[in-house]
Amino acid sequence: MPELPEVETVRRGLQTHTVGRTITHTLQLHPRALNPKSNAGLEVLDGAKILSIERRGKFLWFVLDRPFVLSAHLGMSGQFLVDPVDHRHTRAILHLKKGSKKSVIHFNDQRTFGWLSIEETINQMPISVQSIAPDIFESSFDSKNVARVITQRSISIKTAILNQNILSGIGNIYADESLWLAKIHPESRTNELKVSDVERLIKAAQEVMKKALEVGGTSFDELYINVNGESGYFDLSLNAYGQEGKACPRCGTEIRRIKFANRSSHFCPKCQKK
DNA sequence: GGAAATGTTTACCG
DNA sequence: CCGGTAAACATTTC
Repeated sequence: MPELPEVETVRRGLQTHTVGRTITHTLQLHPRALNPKSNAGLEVLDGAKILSIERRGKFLWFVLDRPFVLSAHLGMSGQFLVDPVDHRHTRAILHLKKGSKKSVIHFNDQRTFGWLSIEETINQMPISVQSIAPDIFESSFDSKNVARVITQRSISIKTAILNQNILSGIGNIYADESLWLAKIHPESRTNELKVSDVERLIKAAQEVMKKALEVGGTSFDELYINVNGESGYFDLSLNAYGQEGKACPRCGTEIRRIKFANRSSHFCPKCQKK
């Protein structure tokens, strides 16, 4: 469920509530909470101090005073919650302390597509993030070059922007919203688009995600909430995603939904021509 | 009961 | 190798 704005909202929450604290002990409550590729079980975290929380695209990791990191992916329904009251779907628990102050972080995940992993890093990036391209908010993100790479492929533009190895952070909601804003049909062939069209699309994605981040991301239900259990409000600003049958806010034509690449795509058939 | 849900990976086919 | 499609993972909701 969570895309870049939601994961960044979670990162900020974790930054506030966990940095400078020490993990006293952990509890793994579900076998799928740990990535099968993890170097070790969560018990190696005992005694580790949390130095910072980093993110690339939809991947998060805790930097520790250890030669390894705790990395995490929220999948479709993963959450980190600080001192939660509700323990449903809790898959793992980190017990923290700072002096005499104690707190707990729950990793909750209804659908269990998310995971935690103990990993080494190369150039400050966990192994699982090595093949993930810079996300659209990183200073190393080169919009023009990415646009050029995309036009050199012959795939549909939506497939291209969802590919985390080309650029990262965009998921199904923001892909549809960005394509709507840039007036590009999701099935447009990348080799038939101009580099400037793709650059405009990337700019649209940056704009949409920046606005979403400002209001705490997109929540449709309790499946996405921040570390304090609060929803984001960007669902109120959606123009295309989930708007099938409603009027396009730009031209009034009914928004259509098509199945595409195994997922739903929402677009305005008048504004977004192939 | 069927369909769908904010993700990623893998298998299979042309 | 490239690209498209479907399925797999698991759970819940409409």
